[in-house]
Amino acid sequence: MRQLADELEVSTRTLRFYEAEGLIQPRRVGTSRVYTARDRTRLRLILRGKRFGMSLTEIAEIVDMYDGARTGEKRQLQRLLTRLEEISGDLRARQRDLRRTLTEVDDVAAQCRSRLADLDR
Amino acid sequence: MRQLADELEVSTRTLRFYEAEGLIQPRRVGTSRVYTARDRTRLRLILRGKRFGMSLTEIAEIVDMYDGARTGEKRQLQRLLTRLEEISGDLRARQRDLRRTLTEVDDVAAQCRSRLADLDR
DNA sequence: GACCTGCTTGACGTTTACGTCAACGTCAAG
DNA sequence: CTTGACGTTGACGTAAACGTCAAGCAGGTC
Repeated sequence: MRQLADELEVSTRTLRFYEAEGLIQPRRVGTSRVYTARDRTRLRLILRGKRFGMSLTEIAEIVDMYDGARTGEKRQLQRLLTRLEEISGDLRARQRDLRRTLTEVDDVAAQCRSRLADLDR
Repeated sequence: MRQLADELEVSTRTLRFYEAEGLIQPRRVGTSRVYTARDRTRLRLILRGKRFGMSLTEIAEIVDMYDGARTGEKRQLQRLLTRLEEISGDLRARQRDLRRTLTEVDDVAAQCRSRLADLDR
């Protein structure tokens, strides 16, 4: 656990918290946890999602779909697909917001540089 | 206040909270608040930043730089510029994370569609 | 001038995502 | 066999970002 925590740069508390929330399900060997490849994959997806502002519940919904897309039957696949398209749209909206902010930040930096150049004469 | 809140689709409580945090500084006419163009601009930047996971303190730092980039003197402009480049890098990292997640979501959707097509035969 | 609507300032409550501490088990090293 | 590092559950604490009351003022209307 310590090892995985260090590897992913999170606390052991975080790992336990995610487990309690049902995001990961490590096997038990005796009393201690053994993290499967699936857990590690899901963890990476979770941490990545968090970095641009997704909540754990949003992330949980998405990572669960990775499984559902293989196992589901027709009616469920259709609901899944609809939801996935909503999520995709939402992510694209966030992408626009991020891009605009980034552009502005870079613009301000450019102003800074130009003012600095002015002051150097 | 009500009007601006509805316009931006936030609660009046949110506006007061941002004011208490020093993010906006509406003028007072008698007892009630009058929001300047500057406030509105800052609010739009704030709300946009929130959508991809920036904290209010991070956002505050950035929006304050918009002013600093004009008024500052040399030494301060240099510090500003360094910080802006850090922020820019951070935002680009978030952009990568977002893009990867979006790609995967779209991939899962594609799998869904292909499985649905299979089931339709 | 009573009434309604919206504004005001507190102050406490809530959710999310953990941090932190207690109190105990376990297992390899010396 | 004891020490020390790591593991376990449980419970309470905390920061951020508001929500949700309460209680009172202000100003336009009928």
